[in-house]
Amino acid sequence: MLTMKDIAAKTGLARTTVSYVLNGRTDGVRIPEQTRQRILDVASEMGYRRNELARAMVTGKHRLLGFLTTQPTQEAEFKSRILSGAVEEATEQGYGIKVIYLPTEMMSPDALEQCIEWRLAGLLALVPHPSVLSALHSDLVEGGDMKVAVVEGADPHPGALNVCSDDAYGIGLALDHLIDLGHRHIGFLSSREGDDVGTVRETHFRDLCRQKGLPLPPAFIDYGDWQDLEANRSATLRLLGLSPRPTALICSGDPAAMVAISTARSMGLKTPQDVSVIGFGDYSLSPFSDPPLTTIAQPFREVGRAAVRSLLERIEDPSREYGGQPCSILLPPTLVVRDSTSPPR
Amino acid sequence: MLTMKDIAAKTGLARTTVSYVLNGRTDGVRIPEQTRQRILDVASEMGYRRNELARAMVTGKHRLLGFLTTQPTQEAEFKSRILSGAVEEATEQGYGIKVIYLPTEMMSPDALEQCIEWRLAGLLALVPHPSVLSALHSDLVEGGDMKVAVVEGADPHPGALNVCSDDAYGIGLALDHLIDLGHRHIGFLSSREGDDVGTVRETHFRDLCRQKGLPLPPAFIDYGDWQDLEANRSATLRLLGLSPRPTALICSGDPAAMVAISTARSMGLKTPQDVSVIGFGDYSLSPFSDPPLTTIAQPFREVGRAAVRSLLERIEDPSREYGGQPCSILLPPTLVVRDSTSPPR
DNA sequence: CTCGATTGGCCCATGTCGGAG
DNA sequence: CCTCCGACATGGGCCAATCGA
Repeated sequence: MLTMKDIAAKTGLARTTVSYVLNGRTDGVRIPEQTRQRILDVASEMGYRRNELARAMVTGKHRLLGFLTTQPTQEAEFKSRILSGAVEEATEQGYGIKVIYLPTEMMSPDALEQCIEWRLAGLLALVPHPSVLSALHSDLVEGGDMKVAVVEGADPHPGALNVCSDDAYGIGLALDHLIDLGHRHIGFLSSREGDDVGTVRETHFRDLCRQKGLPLPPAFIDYGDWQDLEANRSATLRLLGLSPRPTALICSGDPAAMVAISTARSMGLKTPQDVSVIGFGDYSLSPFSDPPLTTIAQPFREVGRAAVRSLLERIEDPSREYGGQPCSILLPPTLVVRDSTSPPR
Repeated sequence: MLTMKDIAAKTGLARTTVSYVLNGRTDGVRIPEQTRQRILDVASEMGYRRNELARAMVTGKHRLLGFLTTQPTQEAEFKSRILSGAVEEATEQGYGIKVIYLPTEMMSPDALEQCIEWRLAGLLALVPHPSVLSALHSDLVEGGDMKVAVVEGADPHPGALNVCSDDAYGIGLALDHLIDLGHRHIGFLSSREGDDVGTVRETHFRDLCRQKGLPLPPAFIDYGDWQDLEANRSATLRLLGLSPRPTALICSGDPAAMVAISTARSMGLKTPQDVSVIGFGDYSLSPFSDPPLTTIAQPFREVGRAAVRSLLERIEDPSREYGGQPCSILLPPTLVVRDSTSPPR
């Protein structure tokens, strides 16, 4: 494989000069245009490729970010779309992304080791369990000097940057849409009880209902599970078995919404005529559910991009570091109206 | 960050000795147990972590594999599950995986550059378009000495290792299941016309029908699109509008199958009573479609694992290289029977 | 003597070989 | 023979120095 030495030999110049030109250095040294062009020409003609490894070793930092997450099971698309945005942004800025999976929901020594051994420049953490964040913080941020950005973390972790879609705003969009349609009895199909993301959304829902003067019997909030979708079936049975029963359901995810619709159908209730259902996420299959799903589209790709962007900002300019304050970047979701919502009967 | 030099200083031994111990070298050099233990102790006590970068530079090979694919749109889960298996296997073998996206279906100079600059040890290519494979072959395999494994490639690329799930076998499973149920008029909802994967499955379907003596009017094969699911709707309308109409549909993907079921419903046809529908893939939402989908489960995770496994075999023991022959590893899918298939009326 | 153009040489963290005690 | 070590190599960033005009 070609090295700078080869270019130097071919041009009759010193390797240092080649290095300067190839790095486009302008401070301190000045390279006349003619020399510059010559080196550039020879380099491209010989097909030279810089060795990112060597460069990284000298500078001490790999231009590689880690994307740490649990093994995807149900929510593959969610992770995949965030990753996608992250890779896009990183690539544009000359960085790479290395995927690291946690075998369980807990921090694994293996994963930690990978971050350190590869001298990652930074880490995107898309992990549900807060204990992982603490582990990262103590072992990487404090121990080393690695920058970490938490993605879609439920509660902002002290001292970490948090990038997520704005669930409060999203719930508001959903609620307003239903209220506009004339609904007054709105149920909420949350994710697993005690689950952080679900809890956050649920709290917002509760607050907004109060704020808007909607009746909210405790039973109007019930719990499914985004990992075990079957749990959403029984929750829907309970919700739609109430009397008075909700005329609309906000679900904490599109998959849950699909289960809800199918469960409703099995109870003889049509969507949207008998129950309006609104999802959360706007997954790729959602336009093709039956009926096509009205949903809150989360800006997954943008979340990935924003996380990388702010991570790189801090990596390349450490003075931007903030002093241990929680700091969040919230990205607004949008309402996508399809056919699963309509005015109540 | 700690280096071997620090360990050496602390123990009073030479760095070389530390290197030998930490690498567990047994050939040529003998390190007495006592020294060994001492070094190990000090290393772990000081929290030493090897610098994978430096090691890679010396050996000339990064222990990093590339996972090259197009920006995921529809088929996020498919890619995500293969990636997942790949990361698992790679991690177990001490390798990492760097994700590289192609902005379009064509090879991009940027992507190529990343592979080379990072001195990747090998590449997993999950790309639909054959031209990308040719580009990889000429620029990486021949030019450099990078090993490439093609994942789910439609037709085996000469000289490349091909790892995919066995579609012929899968189609056979689906067909046998329907025949066992008593179906004789079976339609096939293929993916985009001219698409490679679809064509392969379609060919198998055609062959098997002939082999089993099933009637197969040309119109029993129609084309949707796995990127534009809406196209499956019109295809289903055509298929189920035929007379005699198929009593069962094999769809080239679960998403397509869901669209088919919903389209059938809109035509007043119930699944499975009026039309049996069988999908391909077994995506995570499939058990929750309405009705739960009978499908051919593809071994995505295993495909990812197998691809990495065989790639690493060839990387670590280049003598295993085969001489330009196409070589395929086929992994068998399985039939998952749920509620979208039943005997014909 | 100054200034612009160019270069020698050290350093990064590690693997490995031949030799030393 | 056993135990250990010096020295070289890897590819490239960058400071300080040098050379020619």
